[in-house]
Amino acid sequence: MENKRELPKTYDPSQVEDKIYANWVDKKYFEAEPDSKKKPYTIVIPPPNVTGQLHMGHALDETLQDILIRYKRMKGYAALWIPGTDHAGIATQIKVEEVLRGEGLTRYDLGREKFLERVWDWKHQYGNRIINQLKKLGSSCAWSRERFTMDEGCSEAVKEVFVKLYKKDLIYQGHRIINWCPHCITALSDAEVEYEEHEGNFWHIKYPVKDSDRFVEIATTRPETLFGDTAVAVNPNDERYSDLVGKTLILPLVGREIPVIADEYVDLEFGTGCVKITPAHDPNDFEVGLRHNLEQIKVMNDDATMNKHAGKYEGMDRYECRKAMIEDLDAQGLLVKVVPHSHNVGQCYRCGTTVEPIISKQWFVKMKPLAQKAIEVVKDGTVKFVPDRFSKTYLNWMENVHDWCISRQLWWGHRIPAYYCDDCGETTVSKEHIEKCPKCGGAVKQDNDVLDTWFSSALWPFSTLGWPNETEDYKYFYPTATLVTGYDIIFFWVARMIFSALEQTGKAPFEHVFIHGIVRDSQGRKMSKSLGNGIDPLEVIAEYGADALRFTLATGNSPGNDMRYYKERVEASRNFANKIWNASRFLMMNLDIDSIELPDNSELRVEDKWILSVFNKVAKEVGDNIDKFELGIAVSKLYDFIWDNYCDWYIELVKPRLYAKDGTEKTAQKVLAYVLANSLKLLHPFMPFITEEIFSYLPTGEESIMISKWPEYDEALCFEEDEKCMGTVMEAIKAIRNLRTQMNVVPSKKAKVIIVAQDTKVFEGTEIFFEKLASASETVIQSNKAGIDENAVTAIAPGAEIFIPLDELVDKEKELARLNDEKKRLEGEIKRVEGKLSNPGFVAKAPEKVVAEEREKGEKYKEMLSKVLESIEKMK
RNA sequence: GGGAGCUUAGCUCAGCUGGGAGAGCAUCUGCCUUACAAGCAGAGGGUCAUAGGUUCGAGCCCUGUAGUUCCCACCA
Repeated sequence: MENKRELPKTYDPSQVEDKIYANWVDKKYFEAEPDSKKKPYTIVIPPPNVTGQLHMGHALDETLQDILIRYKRMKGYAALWIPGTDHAGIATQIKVEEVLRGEGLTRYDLGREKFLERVWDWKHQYGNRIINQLKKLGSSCAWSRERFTMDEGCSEAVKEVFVKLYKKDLIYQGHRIINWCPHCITALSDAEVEYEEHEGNFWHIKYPVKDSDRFVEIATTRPETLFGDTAVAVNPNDERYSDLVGKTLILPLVGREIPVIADEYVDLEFGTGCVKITPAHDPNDFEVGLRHNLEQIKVMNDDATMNKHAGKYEGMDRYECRKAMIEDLDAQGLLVKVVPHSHNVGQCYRCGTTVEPIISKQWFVKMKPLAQKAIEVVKDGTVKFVPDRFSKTYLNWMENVHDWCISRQLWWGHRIPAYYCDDCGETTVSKEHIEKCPKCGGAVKQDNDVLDTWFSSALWPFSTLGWPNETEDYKYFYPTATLVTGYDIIFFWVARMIFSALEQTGKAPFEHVFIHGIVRDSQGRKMSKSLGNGIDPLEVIAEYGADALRFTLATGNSPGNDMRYYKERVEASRNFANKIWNASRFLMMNLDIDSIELPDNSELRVEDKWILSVFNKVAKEVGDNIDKFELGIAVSKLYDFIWDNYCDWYIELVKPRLYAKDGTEKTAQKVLAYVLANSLKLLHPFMPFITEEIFSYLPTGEESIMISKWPEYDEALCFEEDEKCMGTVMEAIKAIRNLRTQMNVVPSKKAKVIIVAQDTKVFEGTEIFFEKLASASETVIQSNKAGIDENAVTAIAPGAEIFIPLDELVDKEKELARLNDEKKRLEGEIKRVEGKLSNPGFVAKAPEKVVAEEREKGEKYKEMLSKVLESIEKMK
């Protein structure tokens, strides 16, 4: 046969994946263009860090996106998945600085310009690494549209947005308490601080009252900020201290005089009732300071060493200083006590260094006006979180959001487009680079700082489509359809995209936010470098194939929930791939048709109609599940269908026809091929490589499964009657197998089977199934028990009673025990059903269909029970 | 201090709008049946955390409790 190509004995993913992927790229299947005849479906990738390496989190994220985009593409959408990378300000800068350190250099040695050259070099060297890794997964991104958050277009969008927000007074510069990372030497936003419970202390310190022998006792967790104290506050209603308000205290160690003030902020119940006020180092104190017009004294340098305000402690690290000053206070008798106290300490999310709340001049985005609309679109369902509970997380954050600190004291990033005039002091914010002050014509200097990386990420859904220009792409593909990401970046990214998009484009950036969890290790721990428990997806792909990894990540996982990764799971997935491969190999060995078309209904036998009917339902359900983002459910239905129904039953059922060549073999081949080809299509979004590879062997006449049409539900393939009949036959076969196993009869021992059924038509023509699948030497179908050997053992199946003369082989006691078990089981079932049916409420209120089903079951069980009882009687 | 999730077989987890408890792995038994031993055919194993409630009917809905995980929050 010409078209009979034999599949290799085993499937080796590593041999075919790259080849297939290259072909897809070559044929431009991933690309999409505006097309008025199609509906758009757009996903933007959460851009991985440009210098990052693929980890399991990416693998999960990309897999889910690829499933959706491939599905929609097959459904006929103009499906566009925009790829790209993020410049990742701090992360990347840290990395390059580490390299420099190896050369004994710092970024200051190089200077800004030279340093940035080095970072760009680094980007060019490693930027493609993660992209190539994404390709290994099979990601069908439109690579011709790959973007970078610092490319020209994105930078353009960033400047546009900055200027617009500044002009609307939604971006401002201010002296405020911000989170400062002394290691990264930059300000951070609130979102970039991670709080962790630390065992610390309350140091109780005495502040002497001037011209008196009295003391005021305060407690602090950060004694080194003492040098910045400009007051001690008490509650105005605190009688203990009312006489002290307005008095002066002597700040220990430095001798500076500070006032005692009264402020509602102080909690009467907490601690000593006296609070040291350090406006430059604590957000609450900052507010108190403003109310009382207190001086703001910053006591630390940018690297968290103490400055001149710390007196003799100047130059010490903050913790060194803490230790030294506590010793000194103790020596002076001013340390009252040290009380262990566990409290939350903020840490930099990039380097883990404890952040210092510190006063600083930074740029901020005014959030309240922006948040308003962002809250509305989620409340009114314009943007839907999947699963829905995350909308609560989102709303809670958005409703309590603080202004966003967007300036970073880094070099790698979008430089803030603000210019300061040396002469007149004017600040000019401008999209175009300027040299001269528009007000006085004096020389200007651009702001040294760059923007938070997330500022540019926030524009990603539209900056990647050409915005601020009204391009065809933007008009057609925007807003995007679905955003797929982990719950860990809802605040960092999702929230900011939503308010940015609403403000800039007037539209929500996407319709659905499909949230997934974290991939943990086999013990449920987060994968991390420090634990060394990370699993490299590339190694998994090399060993088991990308399909197996994807299948693993898509299965047994529900939206928003974490999952564990362990080897046995991928092995199971690999086994599934292998199963499909072998089934296909079997098919190809028995196929001599040159196109895949279903035969006329009149040619179809009951088993053919059965598999087609079941397949048809599965096709519908899988599509419905994907539409509802229930990918795990969808894929497990496919698994069950392919493995159970198709491989274990249908293939076995038609083998006799294929081998006998009795004239019906072509029909079987056509059905086999039709169901396989279409099952592969359903499976393709989940396992793109193996489905494509097998598809290429099938005589489909199509060039690629990737661009084939998604199988839709087809009314013509509903064969309810046949499905039922086949079900009865299968039950009978299972009953026989079960009985034989329990009787310890080896498969090689064939025995005659007599099927007694009221409706013999159901079993007509199915004799061969019993011979092949139930070790029958001969199958007799009759409507009564005439001529059955008295000693035959009996299997009871719904709709049939089966007799097998296994006389000499059977252990009577065992058989009796088996029948008694069966009796007990049936009695239990009958009791349950009767309980329901005798309940007047059930009969009256339950849907008719449910009641009818129960009645039917009851009768079926009763009939089976009576047969079991008969058999028991006979054995006695 | 708020908020959310989880608790189902030995292990890891599914269970979609409430209608006879599922999968994978592990265990036990029997099979090298010409697609597949990475397989086939069987089996065992669960008071669905707990106490109430709603309902004809609850793993699923409501309330309380316990354990556990996570997120948010400027109490020094």
